[in-house]
Order: sequence, then C-alpha cells, then structure tokens
Amino acid sequence: MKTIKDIAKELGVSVSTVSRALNDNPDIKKETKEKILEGIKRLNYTPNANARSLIQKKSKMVGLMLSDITDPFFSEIALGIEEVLSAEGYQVIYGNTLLNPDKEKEVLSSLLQRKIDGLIIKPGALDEELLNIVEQLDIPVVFLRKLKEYEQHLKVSSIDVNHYESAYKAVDHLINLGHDNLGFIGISKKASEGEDRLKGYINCLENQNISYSDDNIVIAGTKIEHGRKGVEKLLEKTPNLTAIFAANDLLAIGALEWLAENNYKVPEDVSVVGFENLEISSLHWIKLTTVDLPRKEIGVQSANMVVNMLSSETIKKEEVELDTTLIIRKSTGKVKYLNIN
Amino acid sequence: MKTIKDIAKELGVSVSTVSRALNDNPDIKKETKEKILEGIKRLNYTPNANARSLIQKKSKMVGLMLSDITDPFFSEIALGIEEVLSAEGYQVIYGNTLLNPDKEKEVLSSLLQRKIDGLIIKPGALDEELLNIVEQLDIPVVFLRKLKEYEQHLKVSSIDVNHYESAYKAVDHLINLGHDNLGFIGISKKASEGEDRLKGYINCLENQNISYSDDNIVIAGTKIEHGRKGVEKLLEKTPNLTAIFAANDLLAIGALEWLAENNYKVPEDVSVVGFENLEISSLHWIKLTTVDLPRKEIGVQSANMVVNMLSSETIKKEEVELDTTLIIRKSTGKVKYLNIN
DNA sequence: AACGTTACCGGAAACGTTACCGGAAACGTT
DNA sequence: AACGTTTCCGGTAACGTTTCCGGTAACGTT
Repeated sequence: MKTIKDIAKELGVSVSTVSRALNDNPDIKKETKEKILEGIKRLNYTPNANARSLIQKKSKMVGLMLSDITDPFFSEIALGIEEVLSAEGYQVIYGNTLLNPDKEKEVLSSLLQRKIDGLIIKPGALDEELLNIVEQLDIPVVFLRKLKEYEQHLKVSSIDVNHYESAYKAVDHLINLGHDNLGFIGISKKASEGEDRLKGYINCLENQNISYSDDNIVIAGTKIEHGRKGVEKLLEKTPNLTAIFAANDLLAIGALEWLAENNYKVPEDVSVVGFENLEISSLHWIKLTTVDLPRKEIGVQSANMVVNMLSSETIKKEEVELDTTLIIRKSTGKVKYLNIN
Repeated sequence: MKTIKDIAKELGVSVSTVSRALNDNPDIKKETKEKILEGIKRLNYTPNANARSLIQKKSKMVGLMLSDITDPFFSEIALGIEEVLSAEGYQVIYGNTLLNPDKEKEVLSSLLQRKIDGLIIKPGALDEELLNIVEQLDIPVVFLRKLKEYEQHLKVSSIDVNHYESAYKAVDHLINLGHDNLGFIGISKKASEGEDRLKGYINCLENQNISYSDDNIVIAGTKIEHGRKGVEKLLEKTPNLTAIFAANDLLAIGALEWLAENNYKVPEDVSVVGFENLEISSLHWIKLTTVDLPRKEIGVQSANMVVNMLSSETIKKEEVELDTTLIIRKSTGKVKYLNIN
C-alpha cells in the first residue's frame, strides 16, 4: 500500500508538496503539481481518507439509519439522500435498525465511532437511553419523522409529510362522494404517523358531523395480509359501511384482495383509499385511490439540511412538513344511493 | 470531543491501559479494567475508529456497490449483507452506481480511499479502465453476477443464481403443459442474466424439438410498461402463441395487464411465467407462475465469502451458483386443445 | 534468601495525512 | 543596490489510536 511518502520520495519532492497537489493548495507551481498528479496516477496511489479525517477532524461521512431498506418508501428516500450527499463529497454509511432498540443503539454507536459528520435517522422506539445519546451529539441530526412532544427540546431537525392533513384530505374525498359510513384500517398507533393518520380520519368525520364509533376502526398492521384480516374484522363489526380508508397502500391492497375474493365490488359496494402511492397501486386490477408522498424529495431535503448545517457551522434546528397530493383512481366512487338519482 | 488521553488523565492511568481495557487485552487487572470502563461510560467517550484503522491497517468497513437500491431484488440482498457483516463487526459503506460508468468509477475511488477491507459489487459495464482498477485491488472482491469470459482472469469471487437452468426449468414447465408455440419477452441482452435466460429458453425449445423463430422473441426492457409493449409486439408477430416466458416479473405483470385489458384470458388463452418472484406476484389478480430467487441468501453468502477471505488471510477465488425454485401459480395452465380431451 | 516467573502498567514509536512555520529564491520597487 | 513582497517548498508537529518494549512489584520455588 503506497503512501504519500513513497510518492514524495519517488518524485524527489517533500510530502507537503504532494499534499498540496492533492488538495488544490495554491502554494504550488503549476508544473510541479502536474508532475505530481501524473506520478500519482502512474504509481497508482490512493490517499488514505481515514488519516485525512483524523487530522482534519471531519470525516466527510454521514450516517443513515433506517428501519428496513427493503421498504420501498425508505429505499427511495435513501436514493435521494445518497444522490445529494455524494455530489457534495460525502459518503453515506448505512445501518439497519430493524426496529430493534438494541440494534439501534449498537448501530448508532458504531457510526459515532466512525466520527460521522452528520446523521439522518428514522428513529424507532427511541427510549430514554437513546434519547440521551442523541441529546449529547454535537453533529447535525435530521429525523425522518415529526418530533414528538417530549423530543421538542432536542436540537435536531426533522422532515416529514403532513400525515394529518393528508389523511384528512383522503377522508374528505370519500365524504364528498357521499359516503357517511366509513371504516379505518390502521397501522400501529405507536408510530407517530399512524396516530396522525387516525387523527386526520377522525377529525374529518367530526368536522362533517358524521358519526363513528370504535366499530369503525381496526388497527391491523402494515402488510398485505394485515389488510386482509383488517377488512374482514371491520365488516364483521359494521357490515353496512361503504368506504374504507387504509393507513397505507399495502393494507389497502390487502383489503382489495379480500373484497375481491369475497365478491364485493369496488367501488360499487365499497370504496377504498390508501396512503403512500406505491408503484403497484396503479396496476390495472388495483387502481387504488391514494395519497402520493414525495419520497425522493424527503431524501433530497433531509440531505440538504445536513449539508447546510455542516457548511454554515451552526446547527440550526428546522422542522419541515411536505405536502402530499391525493391521486384519484378507480377504487373510489360515489356512494350507491347517490348513484340511484 | 474526548480522547483516550483525557480518559487516561482523568483516571490517573496511562493511555496504554485505557486502550487495553477497550480491546480485551489480558494484560490488565480486572478492577482497573472495570474502573476504566466505568469511567468511559461516565465521561461518555467514544473511540475514534479512524485512528484505530490507521494503525491497525484494516478499516473494518466493506464497500457495497449496487446499481439501484430501489430495486427490491438488490435491497433484499443488501439486507442480507448488512446482517452478516454487522454481526461480524464490519460496517457497510454503500454506493449507488446507477448504471453510470463514470459514477461507478467515482464511487469506487472514494470507497478505496476509505480503505475498505472488502468489496461487494454488482458491476455494470465494467469498461477497461474499471477492469484494470479491480484487477489491481488486493482486497477480497465479490461480484454479484457471473464472471464473463474476459473476466475469468480476475481474482474475484462471484455469486449468482443459475439463470440458464432456471429459465430452462420455467420453459420446460410450459412445454409439459402442452404448449408448443411460445413467446419470449426479454430484458436487455447486454446484461449477462438476460442472455442466459434467453439461452435457457432457446435450448429448452431445441431439446424438445419445438420450432421457433425471431418472431417468438422480443427484447423489451425491465419495467411493467415494457412488458405491456412487449406482449403487444409479440402477439402482432405471432398471434397464435399460447404461452409466454417473461424474463422478469415486472415484464410478466405488464404482459398480464395488457392481456387483461385486451380481453385475453390467462391461463385459458395464454399462459404466462415470470422470473424473480416479487412479493406482488402472488396477489389475487396476478398469481404469477415464476422462478423464485434466494435473494437474501445471495446477500448472506456474498458477505460470508468476504468475511471468510478476510479471516483466512488468503484471497481464494470462489464461484457459486445458487439454485432456484419454480413456483407454480394460476397464470399457467394446460394448452387449450389438451383441455378438450 | 535468592532467584525466576508472572501480572500488570507506563513510555514512546508508529500509522498516513494535513497544518503550520520558516526559509530561500525570484521578483518588483524605489 | 538595497529592500520588501511574493512564490514556492521543506521540515516538523499534530491528529487519536495501538503496538512494542521495558520495567516494577508480587508471587512462588528451591
């Protein structure tokens, strides 16, 4: 493994000069710089970024902690992040948390040992211990979700979609179609987005004076099969509902699947709206009305936040909420008795 | 930022002793070790992995270069890789190549500057320049695809699914169902997997003495819309075909979509088999017969190859091909004239 | 009591790089 | 011709670790 010293010796210059050639330092003659750069290519030398990090006290690396890169939602965010960070000369070190608090701590610890310059994280549980660690960090941190009340004192930025507004919009669409007996299939309430989407659903109903009860709400999970079980339970409790809002597309697709298998017609018998706008939601058999999230934009903006804080040297807290758009497809339609008119 | 020196001074010991406490070195009394570990927690000190890498001449980092993390195929591989590597104490540095040769070189260069201990890569074009770089690497390298003929001299390992066999199996299934007028919708031939799948298709036909021509083959692309256009063109050229083998699931799903929209019945009119077994391929409306690939296994094994080479200190070349399983669902059935019997 | 062995610890060098300082040559100015 | 300024370069310290060497104290053995 060649070092800067080898290059210096080989070319008959000092290490300082080689370093200058590498770092666009002006204190070097044009010809010597060219000679050195040529020599570096010829002897195929690669600088040691770790040694550089050591003395410069910045690593040019940013940590990215996600629950699961397999989730298309996150992988697209990751793509956006990688795009802007690599363009700015940063490397992304990625760690899977798998929603496991222990793994989360472990991964964070190893990222910090690597002396990352910044951190982008979709926090899971974030127990007290982890909260303390995050609190003590003196690097830019961006949360990929809204800050909870008890996290407000943290000096971390956040970026997220406005889940409440988006859910409200989706339910409002159903109500405008004449539906007044709705059902909700939700993801776990522990996740803040789950709570916000439920709140949007409920508030919309309340504002429009539409009655509802616990029978109209089922907390199912996050995957297709949960959606299947979700509708089934929902229709047991309230058989005469005409519209369903599912808190994510996979739940909605699961619901659609169950409905199709049980001879319900969509949207004639039941309208369904989802949340996330997966690629498959536009398929011929699905054509799901859903809320589109600016996934890549979340990644791009979160990375930009880190870069900005890093270049401005001041860690300025920022909380942004991105807007969403409702995509209306064929899974929602006017309620039956209105069609009779 | 606290260093090991601060800890040493604070606790009245030498830096060597602190280092010993951190690295499970036996030359330290139990009580002092405990005292130091306690002190480290209390003063919340994090070791600097870059400094450690510098002197140990190994970074405990492995590079992972993929074309696109958004692809569910790769993201699941990435998950498997991350799982075993992090368990072995390695960190994964991830870089997107986006199938862009320039970006590929750039990313590889920055990974090498980071002095990664190993590299797992799904190479794209791999032009001469890149080939040279890879050739000169003295770290374990694993390709996530079969080595091409002109790459055989490289000291890199490889892992892949047996695309030829798998395709053969899929087509054989169709022939066993009585089909003798088949069509192929392919991904680009440039990708070696595309070529191998086509070869499997052709050889199976030849071995069973089934005639075919260029009219039975369409090279479409990789996405759903390409599948749509693919079938259309295929049916224009050979309207009387009864079965289609699509080189990946998205193509197959696109084909199914177009067939559904144009009032073809599947499998009564046309049987369709895909390749990859995406999660959505099992959906009620799709139920695609397809080849299941051990995605996560690819990730796990590739990571293990790197770990093994790293621990055995000898870079031993290894080329593995994993088996696949044909998953038979409802998109394939006996050919019509056989059903008449 | 003398010795060898073990257990434990501190000091200093080294890893590959950049930052800083100082100096020599070249140049321009008066 | 004398001086100040600029241009360019080399030497050395520093970054935060680990590794190596050496040394002291405690212990056991004869």
